[in-house]
Amino acid sequence: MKPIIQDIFRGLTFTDDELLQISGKLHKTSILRKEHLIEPGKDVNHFYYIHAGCLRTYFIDPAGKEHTLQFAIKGWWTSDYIALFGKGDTKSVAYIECIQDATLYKVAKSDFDELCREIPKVSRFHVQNLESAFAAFQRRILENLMLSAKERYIAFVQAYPNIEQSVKNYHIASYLGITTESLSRIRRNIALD
Amino acid sequence: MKPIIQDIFRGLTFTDDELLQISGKLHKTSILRKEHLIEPGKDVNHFYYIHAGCLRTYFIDPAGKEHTLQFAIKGWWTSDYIALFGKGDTKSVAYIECIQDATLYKVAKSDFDELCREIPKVSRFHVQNLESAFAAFQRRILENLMLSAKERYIAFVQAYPNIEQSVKNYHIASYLGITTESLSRIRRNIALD
DNA sequence: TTGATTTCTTACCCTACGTCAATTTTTACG
DNA sequence: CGTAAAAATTGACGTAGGGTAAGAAATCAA
Repeated sequence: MKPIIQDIFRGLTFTDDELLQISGKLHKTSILRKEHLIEPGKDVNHFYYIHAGCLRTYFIDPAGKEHTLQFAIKGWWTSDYIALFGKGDTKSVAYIECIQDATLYKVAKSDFDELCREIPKVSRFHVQNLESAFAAFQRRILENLMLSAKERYIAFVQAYPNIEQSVKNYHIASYLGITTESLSRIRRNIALD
Repeated sequence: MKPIIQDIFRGLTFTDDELLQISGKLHKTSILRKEHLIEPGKDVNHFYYIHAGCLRTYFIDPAGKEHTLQFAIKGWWTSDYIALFGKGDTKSVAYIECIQDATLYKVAKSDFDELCREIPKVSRFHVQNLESAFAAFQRRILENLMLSAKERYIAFVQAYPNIEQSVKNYHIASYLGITTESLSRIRRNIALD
């Protein structure tokens, strides 16, 4: 378990006692392509750390259209944060789908909060991550405001360089906020430079 | 100073000693309409708590167009979080403009981090706020993906019910990612229901 | 391998929103 | 106040991206 913990909390070093505390709260799971980790209406109480594989978080709007909020790859965390961090109840409103066979380590939010209280450096680690995420979200919102669909696609490919293999075209389109057809046109347009 | 601290950290109660620690790090400022709190290139080291008034954070893209990232009103914090929380240096890339005469309380990020270390409940308060913001950002990204300009405008008016007086129409347009002209047409369209 | 299913591309037309320019309305200020 | 400046509206027209439908290509399953 130790190597995984050090993988998860990169940059931190723990005493044997702390390692024990943490590993008691960390549970290995795996999930296969096309299976769903989370679906609307289900209770959400965990964070999931991705040790291998790839998942995507998406929503379905009243018109039945999918909207991809994020892809999560090796080394990232995922969950339905709207349910987990939001004020309301903890019922999910999102789908989290496995798009490449994955190995996950899950921690209950309540267990994680406990770890934060018991081990201050875990708390600081969490704050640090939340702050980075905060900046990253602002950048994404700006990117959506400032860039055209073509520019956003180019930015996406740069941000997730090796994801294109595992991800369907329509996943990317729904992440960028356009249709597959438009994405197809954009790709052709880029190709003939 | 005590009433302001209790206003800022709603829900927490502090000992006299803690109040002293906090008030030593909190500095009152005020700013007038049309002045800028932050401009690109300036160093950003503080959070600003808004006790009264209204500010907006915006960016100017290479084409010279403004994009409003957020409005900050009484009871909110503001800063250039991309600079303050991002990995890179602390030079601002944003403008923060006062759009209604404001009274602010500022804290240096380094002082705030110190408070978090010294007073655990402040740290928990911060984590709680970051987590809510995290969920809120996801909701905003989704809203941008799912809703039409008209629907986003309606959502905006509901989210900031009494802001319309102080905010220019083109501020709202640049927040919604549309032009003033489009916003004008949307408003007319809504009027004749 | 081959047929079936899923995904991607292309073509056609349509719509929401952008651009430009003129006009009216509102706000600021001497 | 009245005038200038700023903001909002309107109209004519352009364009990015959407909707639909059909075919091509890739992937899967047996």
